[in-house]
Amino acid sequence: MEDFTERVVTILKEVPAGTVASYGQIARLAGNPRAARQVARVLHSMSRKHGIPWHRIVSAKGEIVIRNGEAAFEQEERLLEEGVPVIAGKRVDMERYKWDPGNDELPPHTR
DNA sequence: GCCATGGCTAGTA
DNA sequence: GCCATGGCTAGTA
Repeated sequence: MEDFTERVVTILKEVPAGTVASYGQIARLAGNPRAARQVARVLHSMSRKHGIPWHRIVSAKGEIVIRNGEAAFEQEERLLEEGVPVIAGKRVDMERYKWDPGNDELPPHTR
């Protein structure tokens, strides 16, 4: 596994339950702001084997953008279980639930 | 070649 | 809705 991918995997694992992050946000944290699609690629192909919390990643707009309908539904379910509301079955309020790496401790739904 | 993006704009209401 | 974007897995030979 290459450097960049390694960092992406590490960062993905750090996204706390009860929050979400965007593809671009992970790419930026991993050092390449333009590599959002890489994050998608990593999630698609490596989530299973690496135990990545794939359901906590949404688009910059807060939308569930996964293509597969069944997986999209599973993502919604998992988010709901963690206390993250999914509006109209599609969108998370990023204002409130977006992961703030400097503020890991308290889950948004408790603030 | 693949991938689960993002950001900006034109065009509508 | 359009289009520029980039690192590289999984699976085969």
